[in-house]
Amino acid sequence: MRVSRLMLITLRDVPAEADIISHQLLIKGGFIRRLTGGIYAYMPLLWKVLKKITLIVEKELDSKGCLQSLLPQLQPSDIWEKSGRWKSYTEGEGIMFSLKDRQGKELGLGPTHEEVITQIISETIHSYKQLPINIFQIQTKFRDEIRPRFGLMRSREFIMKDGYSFHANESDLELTYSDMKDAYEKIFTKCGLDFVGVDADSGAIGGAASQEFMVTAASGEDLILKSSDGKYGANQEKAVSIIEEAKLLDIDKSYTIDTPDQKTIEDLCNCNNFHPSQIVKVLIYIATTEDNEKQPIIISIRGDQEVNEIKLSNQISNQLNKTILEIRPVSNEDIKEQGITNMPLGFIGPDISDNVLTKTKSWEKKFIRLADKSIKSIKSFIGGSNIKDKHKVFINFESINISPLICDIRKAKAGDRCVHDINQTLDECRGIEIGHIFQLGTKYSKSLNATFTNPSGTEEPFWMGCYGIGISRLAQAAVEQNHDDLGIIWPVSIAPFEVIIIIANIKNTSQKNLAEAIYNDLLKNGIDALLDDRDERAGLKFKDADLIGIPWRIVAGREANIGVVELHNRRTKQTLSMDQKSVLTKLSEEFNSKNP
RNA sequence: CGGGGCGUGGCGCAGCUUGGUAGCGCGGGUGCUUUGGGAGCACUAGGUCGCAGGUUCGAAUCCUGUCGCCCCGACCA
Repeated sequence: MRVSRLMLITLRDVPAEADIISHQLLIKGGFIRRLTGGIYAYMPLLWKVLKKITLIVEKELDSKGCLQSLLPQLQPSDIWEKSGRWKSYTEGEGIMFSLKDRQGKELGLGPTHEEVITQIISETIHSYKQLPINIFQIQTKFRDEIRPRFGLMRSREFIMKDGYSFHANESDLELTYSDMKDAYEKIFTKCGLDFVGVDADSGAIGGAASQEFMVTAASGEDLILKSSDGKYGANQEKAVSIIEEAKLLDIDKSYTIDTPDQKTIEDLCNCNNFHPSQIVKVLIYIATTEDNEKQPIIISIRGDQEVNEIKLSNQISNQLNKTILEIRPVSNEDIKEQGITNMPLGFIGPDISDNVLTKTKSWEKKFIRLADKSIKSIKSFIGGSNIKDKHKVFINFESINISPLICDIRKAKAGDRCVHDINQTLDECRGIEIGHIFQLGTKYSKSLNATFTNPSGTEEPFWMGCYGIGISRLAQAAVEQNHDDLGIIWPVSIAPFEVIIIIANIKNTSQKNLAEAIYNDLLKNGIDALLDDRDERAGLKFKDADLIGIPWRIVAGREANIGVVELHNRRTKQTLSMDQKSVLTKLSEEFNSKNP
């Protein structure tokens, strides 16, 4: 390709909308153009990157025996209603774009394809003899994100590889799951990324084991906790840890303390000389379920700890056996709206009675009562008294006449000790999620009634796994991890071009002829070369080449008349002078050793 | 959904307080000069000031509404 025909539009000033470096560089280098919020055009340069990533993915998956297909993006609501996801995906924080056709039939624009593939497999596969099947597609997905941002990182239309596997039993699913983990590690390594695999929450998709692949980057949206020995890593949404011992109180009689205006743990400690671990923090949440019930929840947790709302939501969902559309702390406005008179936020005790709910307008009349494991080890503690401006000393949890369900709803954090080795502590770093693998089990096959006949002749639901890679996000994550002051430094394997040849002065015929000759040499040898044949000053061409991040640069310049060019490495910044033949030899060696 | 900010030529911005001829830099075009790190000079094209209403002799500027975009939050009492 010649730059004169490449539609290369680089910008000197970056539009104000971009605020992370990778987003800025992609716009500045002319890789993407925004059409509207969270919706981008992939320009020719980026499309080449995406195709290279795609090829790496396809090659690895093919070697694992995966099948490729292309599934419909427009999907009927009925299969989503069967799986129980239509409401939660279209209402509340719903992420699915939905529409009606002219007959009034409801359709959704696919954010993911479990329903479609399960439906199709159930219609086509009937016997254990046809299993396992592992099928994937690479195509555009649509998600109506609450807040699209960071360019391709969180956009409303994006390219994703999603794969689904079907098995006759759980152990076969586990085999494929670890096969996919292996494939993913190879894929991300080949793409030249620094990444880490971590335990993850399965979220709305549901299921048993799940692992995320994170590209480490300061701008990442996810917080990762990992042990220094590398044996444990998890998304904070999922992470578990061991907390410091509480500073035990030793009081054997209960009494009330005046705590005027001391609504926070911090206030309480400062004014009364308590340690946060001696306080039991009581939080009231309201959960909205799929059938629009408003369920109040009361949570007790040690005062120095925080609630993990993901764990909380999962716990409630399991307990009610319903999908949770929303879960949030109760506000003073809620209390007014519901007509509650005796719920003084900031002074609530774990023993607050269900009676406070009797007059609520739209809430359930009984709390779900939960307590985090962290309260187990404490004896006497400070807590709210359910009276404004007063707290109370409780002798122990058992003395209160309620028994909350004890579970893990605590947020693990950096500095906590590790579960697998008490001598290790958790460190935190940020990451960009670029891949996620799940063992779904039989959740979807059961709800969609997708079954096969097993060896003993009975029908049974398929065991399923699902496996995603954010292709367009991966491209931007690579930029976030590979750049310098001058621009992008693409890893060779996914660079839009492998080599750029710059003719310093297009009017100089010996420069032009030598560059053209080398260009043809490279193309003939299968090297993806770009020739900058524009009638521009050399300086501008250097700036552009650096900005768009081509790994190798050849310059036909001052010494072209004696057949010598410069070979420059974008990453190491090393420059060598050599003749036409040596350039070809050197680059052929480089690319052969990288792509055996 | 809540809070904040911004919409002025392709991009980055000024002008708005105090209403009166729409400006600057980059980018585009032409010419000359220049030619190894985003060149110089000259000329030139390009704008319903997001949109709709209102106030006024007169609105980019003031008022109302609306649309779009960006940022923060939606987290602990």
